[in-house]
Amino acid sequence: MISKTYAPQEIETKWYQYWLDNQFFKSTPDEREPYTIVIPPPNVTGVLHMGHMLNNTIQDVLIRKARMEGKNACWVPGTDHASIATEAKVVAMLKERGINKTDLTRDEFLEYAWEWTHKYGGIILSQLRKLGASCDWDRTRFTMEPALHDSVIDVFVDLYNKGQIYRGVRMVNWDPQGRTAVSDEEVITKEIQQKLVYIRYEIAGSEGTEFITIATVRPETIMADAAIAVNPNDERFKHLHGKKAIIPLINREIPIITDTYVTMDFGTGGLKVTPAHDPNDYALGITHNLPVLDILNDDGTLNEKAQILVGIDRFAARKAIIKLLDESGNLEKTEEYKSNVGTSERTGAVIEPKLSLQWFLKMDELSKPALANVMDDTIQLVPPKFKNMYRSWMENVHDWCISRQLWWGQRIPAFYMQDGTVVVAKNKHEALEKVQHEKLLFAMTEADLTQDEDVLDTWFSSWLWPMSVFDGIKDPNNKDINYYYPTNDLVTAPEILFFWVARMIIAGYEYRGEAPFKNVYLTGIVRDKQGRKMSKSLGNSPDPLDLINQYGADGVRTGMLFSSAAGNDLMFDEKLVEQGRNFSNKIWNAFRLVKGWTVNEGEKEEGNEKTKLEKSVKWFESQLNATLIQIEDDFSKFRISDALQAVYKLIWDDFCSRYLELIKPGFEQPIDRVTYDATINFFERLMALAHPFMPFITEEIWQDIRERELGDSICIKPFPKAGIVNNQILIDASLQFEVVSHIRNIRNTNQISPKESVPVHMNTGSLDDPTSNERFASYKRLESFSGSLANIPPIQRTQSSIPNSVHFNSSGSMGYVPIKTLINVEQEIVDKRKELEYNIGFRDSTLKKLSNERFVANAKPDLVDRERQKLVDADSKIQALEQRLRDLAM
RNA sequence: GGGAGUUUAGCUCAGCUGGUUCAGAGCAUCUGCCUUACAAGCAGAGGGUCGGGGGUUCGAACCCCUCAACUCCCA
Repeated sequence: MISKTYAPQEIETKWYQYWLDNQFFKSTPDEREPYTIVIPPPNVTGVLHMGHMLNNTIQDVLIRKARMEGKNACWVPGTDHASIATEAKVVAMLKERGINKTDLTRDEFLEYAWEWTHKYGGIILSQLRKLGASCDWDRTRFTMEPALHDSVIDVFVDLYNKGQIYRGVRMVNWDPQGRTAVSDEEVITKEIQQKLVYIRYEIAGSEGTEFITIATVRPETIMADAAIAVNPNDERFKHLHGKKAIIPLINREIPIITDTYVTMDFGTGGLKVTPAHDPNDYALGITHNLPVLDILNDDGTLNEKAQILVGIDRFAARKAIIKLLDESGNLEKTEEYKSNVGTSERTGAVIEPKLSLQWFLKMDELSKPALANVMDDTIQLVPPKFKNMYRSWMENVHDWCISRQLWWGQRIPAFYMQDGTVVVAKNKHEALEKVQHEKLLFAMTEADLTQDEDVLDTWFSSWLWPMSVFDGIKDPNNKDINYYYPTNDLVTAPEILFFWVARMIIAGYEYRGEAPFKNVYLTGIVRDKQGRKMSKSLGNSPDPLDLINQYGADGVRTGMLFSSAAGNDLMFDEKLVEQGRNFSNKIWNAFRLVKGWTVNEGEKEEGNEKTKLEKSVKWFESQLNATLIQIEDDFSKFRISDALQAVYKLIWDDFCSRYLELIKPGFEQPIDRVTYDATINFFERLMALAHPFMPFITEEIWQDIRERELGDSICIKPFPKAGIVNNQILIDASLQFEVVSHIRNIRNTNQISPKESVPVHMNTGSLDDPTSNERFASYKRLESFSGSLANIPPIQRTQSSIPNSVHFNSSGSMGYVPIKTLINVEQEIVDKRKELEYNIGFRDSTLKKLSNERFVANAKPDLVDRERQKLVDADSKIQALEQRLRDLAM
């Protein structure tokens, strides 16, 4: 006996293993058309979150569909070494064990990092298997594995040789907790309540009689001040031009300078200029040739150049200095002030603008093709609204700071001679050769060269991902890269459009002269019911694996897709997953029903029953084909959620509620062979159609619904193609379902048992009118449908109102159901009056439209015809309603 | 400060080229059913000034202007 409810757990494990054993997901180049997706590599030590679930479900739907369509489908999985995030985790782990990173050598630290990576790496990939992801696992890559590492180094050397990479002192975003520079894109601005501190600086030579007050949110940096700036047009300060001010507490003299950059109405109109600790001040310092005095250590504590508060953290120092200034009489006041502060995406620490020597990649030339080819839709962003965002970013692109002061990552292949001369080469050995040959320094040994301490930004390896996974950098002409590149679709989150997508495009054009993918499908962010982003730190994200255990992978997949149009955030609600689970169950029970039938091989059904069965099959065939056309269209526009909805309705409403109910034999009755075979065929096609969305249950049913060869699978069977749609039968059937629904309603409101047959009379208009005759014929053709579903005898025709009947209106025609006792005459009268009123209003508005010459002249002819038909229908409806009301009044 | 997006039923969202696919789906709610596949179900029902205002048009949820609220990106 098959279980009454669908139990996914065992089934899922069983079939996933079966798929792996039979290598259905494996791809090697052949003569077929390739369809390729590279996974956005998750952090190697990460765990699956809801965002991954959505993202990977979409990728799996696309790849499974392509595979069924006979393409050579290749989904490449892998992980990212995520240098700063992983290093932070390793540092934390070491701290727990009582080890400080600073006590370790680079090699020792890396050993721990690899240990950590091996321990936790790939957890996320095994989680993806639970979801049913059909990746070619043999192709799993890691951004730090030797081959990919080498590709990164090659690219660095190449770009350096092309003059695109340079080293320079720049103001960078410094993460004092990670103790590394981060790129602009990794800084998240947050609005923070701060104190605006008003500080009085004594004017030199005034002997304590004259002061200038400035307002700052960073009083702890006054020791690094290089000047005080005022606007040259500011009358209040004209007498101070050319004078000097004295920094409180440390009594250092600084010039008072003028610059129109200073806003007169902010604060006091005076601005402290601190070139080392603010990007704007730095720019100002260059203009005015001011010295740069950096008073902060890399960890955010004050250094000895500050003279006071040395060794104190910047935030503690901020509090302390306010007190000191107050004591020294230099504090005028403090005000509450809201301002934006940059924080590190990876560590959350407040970013410190810091001047440092870093490596940069020039972006202006490189980014040009990446901009142009997105703008002209060579690469299509889905949805296209992201094009604007993309353009504004690409048009204002800054050079990319690619060095990071970390150990976990690809170490920058730059080697320094003792005099500081830099040599860029793949490794020390080649660097030495270069030195010897180019500089003719033959006495030089490897020992005389020291490698740069920094590693490369993680994105500097992931931007090569679509090429490097196929070894396209190392070996640019190999079979794989030539076959799979460019890939087809990329599915990722909009938040990394710039970090990653834009840079992959840049790299693609630079190294292969071609975009890395054709379409970029941008998913939304998964949020909780309160609209908050789901995150581990907030604890508002359900564990995806728990969800899978509870609802089944198919349930979770469909649940996520039900409400996720491209680019729109998904408000996640467990109800969605429940709906997905219920859908699985519905399919399961349809299967139970069909599976329980016995087939009558002998004589076929006769007469009415036989025609009903034949017509049911014919109707569903057309309904299925029509839906397939719809779904194909949805897929072509990446409307995956809509495609799923169509599948859902086709299976639940059309197949289960209608088709199966129509052909269902009586209790313990057999079904005839022809209908049975047709039904099994439908079921098979439906399973194939649903398979990309719900791989597990469809495989289970497909395997069981017919005898299968060992090693066969639905996942490599053709995706259903639409056949001929008979529109007439669809129209006829929809009339039947309308009638059924009305009859059921009448039964409900009048408490008529479903077992009691009720006659139906239709008034489609005059017998002399061919249109109305055809309309009646349309009701008659499939009348066995309503006969079977609503228990009514053959539909009769009438040209007038039937006494003692309830009436309904179906697509403009009137239906009458005579009943013995009308339950609620008053209610019926109220209802009919309401309906009459509405119809009169409707007729009048139609009349108005039609009497408007400009409408008749401008609107499309068929629209006008439709309007005329509406008028006729409304008129006859009004007549019928009036008649009905007269009858009721009697 | 600059740019983008969103606002449609109680909730989450569709609504594609302005017109019968035009006000729709799912969930939730209400009513009646444990009807021999499924109560994770069946059959029905109610629920909307399409954020406010103005305009263009024969015709607007859809185009334009304006105001408001929220979200995101960049400074």
